[in-house]
Amino acid sequence: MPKKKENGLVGFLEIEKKWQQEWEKAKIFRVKEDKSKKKFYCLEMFPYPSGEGLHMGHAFNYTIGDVYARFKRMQGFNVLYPMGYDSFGLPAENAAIKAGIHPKIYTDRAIKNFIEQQHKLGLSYDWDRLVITKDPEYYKWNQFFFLKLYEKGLVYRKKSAVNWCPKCQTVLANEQVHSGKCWRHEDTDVEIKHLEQWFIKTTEYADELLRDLSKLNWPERIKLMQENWIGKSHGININFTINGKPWPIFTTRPDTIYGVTFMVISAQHPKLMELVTAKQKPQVEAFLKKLKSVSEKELEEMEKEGVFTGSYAINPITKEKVPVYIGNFVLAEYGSGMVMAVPAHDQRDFEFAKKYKLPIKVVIQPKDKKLDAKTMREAFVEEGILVNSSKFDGIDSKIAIEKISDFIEKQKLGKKTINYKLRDWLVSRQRYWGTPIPIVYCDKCGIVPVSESELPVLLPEKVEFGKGNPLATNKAFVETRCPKCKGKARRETDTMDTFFDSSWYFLRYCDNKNNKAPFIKEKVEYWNPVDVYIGGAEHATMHLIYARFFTKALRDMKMLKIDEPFPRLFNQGMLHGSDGFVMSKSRGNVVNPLDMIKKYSADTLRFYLVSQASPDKDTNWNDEAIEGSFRFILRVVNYFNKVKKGKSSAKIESKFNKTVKEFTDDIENFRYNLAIIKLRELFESLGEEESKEVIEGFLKLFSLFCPHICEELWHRLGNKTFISTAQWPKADENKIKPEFEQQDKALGQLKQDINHIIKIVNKKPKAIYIYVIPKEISLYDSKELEKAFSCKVQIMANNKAAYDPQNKASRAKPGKPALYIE
RNA sequence: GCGGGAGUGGCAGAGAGGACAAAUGCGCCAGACUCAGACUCUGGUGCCUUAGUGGCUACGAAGGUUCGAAUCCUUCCUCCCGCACCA
Repeated sequence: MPKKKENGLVGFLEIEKKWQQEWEKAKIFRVKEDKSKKKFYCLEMFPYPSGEGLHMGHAFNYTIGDVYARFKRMQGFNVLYPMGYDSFGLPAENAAIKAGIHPKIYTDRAIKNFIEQQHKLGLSYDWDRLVITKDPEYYKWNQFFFLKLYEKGLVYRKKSAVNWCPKCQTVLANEQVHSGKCWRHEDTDVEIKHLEQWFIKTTEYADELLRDLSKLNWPERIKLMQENWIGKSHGININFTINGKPWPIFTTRPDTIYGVTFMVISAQHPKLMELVTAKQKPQVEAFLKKLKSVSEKELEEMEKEGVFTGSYAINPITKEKVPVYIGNFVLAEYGSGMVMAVPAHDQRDFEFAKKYKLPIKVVIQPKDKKLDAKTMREAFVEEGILVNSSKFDGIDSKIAIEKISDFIEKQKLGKKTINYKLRDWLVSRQRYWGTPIPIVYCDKCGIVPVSESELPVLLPEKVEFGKGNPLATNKAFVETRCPKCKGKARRETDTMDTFFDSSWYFLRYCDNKNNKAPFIKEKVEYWNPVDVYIGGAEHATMHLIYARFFTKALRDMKMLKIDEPFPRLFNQGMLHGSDGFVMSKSRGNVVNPLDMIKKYSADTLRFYLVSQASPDKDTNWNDEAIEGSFRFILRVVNYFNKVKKGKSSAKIESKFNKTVKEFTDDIENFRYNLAIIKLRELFESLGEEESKEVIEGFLKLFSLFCPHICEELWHRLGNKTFISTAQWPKADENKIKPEFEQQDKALGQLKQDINHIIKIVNKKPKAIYIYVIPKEISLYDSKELEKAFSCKVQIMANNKAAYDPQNKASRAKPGKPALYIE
């Protein structure tokens, strides 16, 4: 790349390093709470520090955030812009084991590398507020919150059917299973295991989590994803009687109650065996055994299957006796874990009925045709008119839902209720690299929480990897005393899901060095909520739900005053390789940010990243476009080497102020790409001499994207302060004059026309004569044209004596002057 | 299957009822500079036609609303992303 060196690239890298050091030295990005200033909390989703270092997606994410932080800072806000590392977790543990080093060392190295690379990008973080989740100073407070939640009854331990990833060798939260696969292993089917695990009662807040979505300025699709994930549905619990005992079942379709021909209970239902008769036991056991050997994924694709329990249920409305089956398609965790089956009006029940030759009873007739149970090929699930439903016959099914529900409630046979798809958050993990759960098991006292004064429960460093959870085999860790009776006890060896760590880290930034409490109220209240949160969409139904839950729970413990942590969320787009595919090593389309910084400078990379497309859209890497970004920066530098400080024309003043106005608005709304276009256009119109206001103003706008070179140019202009903390230019609306734009347009059009003719006649013009209609004479400026074409230019209007050998003047039209070229 | 988003020039991507043959960048072409190249600068870049004109065809496809549509409506096609037996 020697050619780049000739253009001053070497200078670029030196300049960048110099200003990064100057910023650090002057600590200009350090902030304190200051009630006299308006605060702004700009936050990016903190990274998981992998050994691979920063990837382009990180660079993109942080550039978006840094531009915004710089913008708000220059606007006079007290800007909190912190960084931290989500440094616990399975990938580090696995990578460390593979590399034969301790996860702690592996992670420390990775973090050091990240910090260095982020410095190189010129990101304006307040590094004093660094938060590292794997440090005991941090995870101590995870344990603190765990105990608080436990005290509040929001943490419980329960045996249930849970998701198990055989590759991770641990259980997973519901949110971490994507289409039956582990979120970290796309090729690994999740298995169902029955284990006793720790859960957090996120469902306690299901309704509020759903309701408050409407308050949030988030991308619509993220809100929808959360809405679907929470999955609220209205229905009714109806009490069926089985073997003389009440068994409530949940349904959203009480209008079909007269069509129930059998019941299906989940194979995972904890009380399943109560229903199985001695006669049916062998068959049931065989069925359950078969189910156990299939993964959740296979289960999804499997045909509906079941087996008779031997028991019968009594329909409380019809008093009919229907058989109870066990089915593989009924979820134990949703509703009541058992369904009333209405094969005529539910596709799943229909398939099940067909397979086991169970009766089908039509109770809703469509308005346009007549159903016959014998000839039906699929369930009729739409609305219609009730039939075979005793006194409800003839009622519209939609109305019948209400009527029958009311009737059931009145008869005390059931109760209207609401159900959610959201399940409680399974937080325990059978792995080493995480926060130890601060619980002790005592033979006498049972489950005993570690007392707060004994926190943190330190994660032991000396452990043996390789055989399951290293904590479980670590005697020194496991063997302890009961906090209550002081007798022999065992420690909980499970660690917390790392999403626990990230559920409150944004609060810790506000008071990261506090060793008496997770944070003090005043600080957290000053900075929160986060004003803008920037990150990818992949956390829509994981981190973003957990953090919202955490915030609400802490609020109810009087530790916070806010209801929502992130009122405004910005999702950046995905950055793909130049081939359009996700960047991956195996595809060989990875572009490394550090390489690009070395080749073009950090300013260029930043500028390129946000100029390509709207930052919320997916884009492909483009090797040629970054060259273009680099060229533009070079042009700016060259211009600043030559420009004279003086006066700007009213025309430039107009353009400058208009640009400032629109640029500010674009940045505010994350339309960085459009802001850059306006900046380029302004730059193109700048002349050899411009006013201080215009020159410095331009530089300030530009500095959001290219802070290093702008800082350098700013100083070369004689400034002793930092441009990074300079005041944002204010647009003077009075100076914006639309006439100038008209002039520009007219002149541009005229230039094009002249060029066109020159091309046709194919010779250099000696003189250009322009005949305009009198009204428009002020639109055109001969000097500018003379400069552009380097020949004599004469502009005339209605001048009889004018030089016009070919009588062109008569062709002059409004907006279209006539021309004669010699 | 359900839900969401998107389809614009050689490419990336603006535009969201008139100022649109469509910003900006990249690419490409021509010219200037140069011994030459790179860099830089200037102009051009849908098709046909022309001393700056006029015409035609275009914004996934087909219809429709309107004096007027890339922009609004309907249907269809394609792609992307979520959820996926939630009773």
